[in-house]
Amino acid sequence: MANPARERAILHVDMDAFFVSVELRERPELRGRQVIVGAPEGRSVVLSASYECRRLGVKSAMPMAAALRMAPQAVVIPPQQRVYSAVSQQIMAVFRSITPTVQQVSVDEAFLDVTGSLRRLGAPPQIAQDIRDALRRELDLPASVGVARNMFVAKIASTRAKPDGLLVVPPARTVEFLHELPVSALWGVGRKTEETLATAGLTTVRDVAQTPVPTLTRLLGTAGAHLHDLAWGIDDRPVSPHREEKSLGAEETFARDVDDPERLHSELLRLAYRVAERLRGIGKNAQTVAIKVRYEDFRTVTRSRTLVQPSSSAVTLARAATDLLDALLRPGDRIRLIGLRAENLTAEKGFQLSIDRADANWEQAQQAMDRIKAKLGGQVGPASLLDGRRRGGGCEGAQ
DNA sequence: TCTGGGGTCCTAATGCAA
DNA sequence: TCTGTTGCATTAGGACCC
Repeated sequence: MANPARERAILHVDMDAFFVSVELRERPELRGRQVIVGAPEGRSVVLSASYECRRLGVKSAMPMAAALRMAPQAVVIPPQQRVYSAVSQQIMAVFRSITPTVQQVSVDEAFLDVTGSLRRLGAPPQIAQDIRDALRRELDLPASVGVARNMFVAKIASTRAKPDGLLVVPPARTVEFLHELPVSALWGVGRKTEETLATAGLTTVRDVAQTPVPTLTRLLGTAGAHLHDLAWGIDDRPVSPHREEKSLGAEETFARDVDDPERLHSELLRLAYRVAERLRGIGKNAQTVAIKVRYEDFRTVTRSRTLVQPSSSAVTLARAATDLLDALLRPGDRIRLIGLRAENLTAEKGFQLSIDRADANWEQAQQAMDRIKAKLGGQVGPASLLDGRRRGGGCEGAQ
């Protein structure tokens, strides 16, 4: 043990069955019942399940149909993403009242580095319990917290603490704690990697720790060395509060497979509007536009194109996306999902080198729509998207 | 079982330029 | 001028996370 004063104190806070817990605040009569949040119909999956359901084998991301076979009594609640986002902001505010060093990982979890708050707020387990109490008291929501010397171990600890628990892994006990776990506990080990490791006879974190790095590298590439570090509890990544968005996208799975190109074009235009609005909201432009197409057999392909100049114009994004789609589609293709993603985001405004007045006018029109939407709320957009039977894809009505 | 939607990161192939 | 090397950017796909 080198210098205990240097030891960091990292917390990982993870809300328990977050979407379900939020819904239960409005509907307390459902407490203790089997509850699933997810679209009740169509090709949906479970977004969140109450622990009463989980006991029956229901898990997040499981197809809804399969979940309901396991838990036929379950009450299914359609998701309200806006509500969850708003609650998420309140949760993060609670964290930031403890320390400014908060790294949000998703709507319902974050890492906190409380190393600098120890003298003011007490020992890490005390801070962790205070946070759990505050979330309960102020937001009526249960959370689990892991406390450790780095992010990776804290994350595992919070998982093991669930539900509604607190687990502290003292630095001296880190290795012992990790080595009992299955390889799948390691961050970055999913189904495929787990299989690969299993074929080499490696099923526990201890197995990975005791395997020479070159062997792991042969199996997994550069991830091998990283995994070896994790297996020994080594993870020096700092908790970083500010992360820049690298890409931003939207996608849609159709209730039924679609083979009509017009319909696909109009869907791309709709997605482009959503993505472009969000881009402008964060003051960024996309240098690259990518589409994602999933066929009826679940085969998924992506195509991307670099724009002549970065843009946050829906029409520009849609035009590139439509070109990519048209180059890809073959007659008779049946499409299950279509997506549009903005990549290589840049902050700077591209020079208006082109003399395409239509583009410039559209840009202004969209910014005006943003302002109206911000002021009045509700639906604002091109008539082509409000009318169900429109033709898609183009830049109709540019003036 | 029949598989959402939002992302990040890594790798490999390819083409181009120095 | 030709050839080989290197490095970078672009593109596509895949694994993974919540």
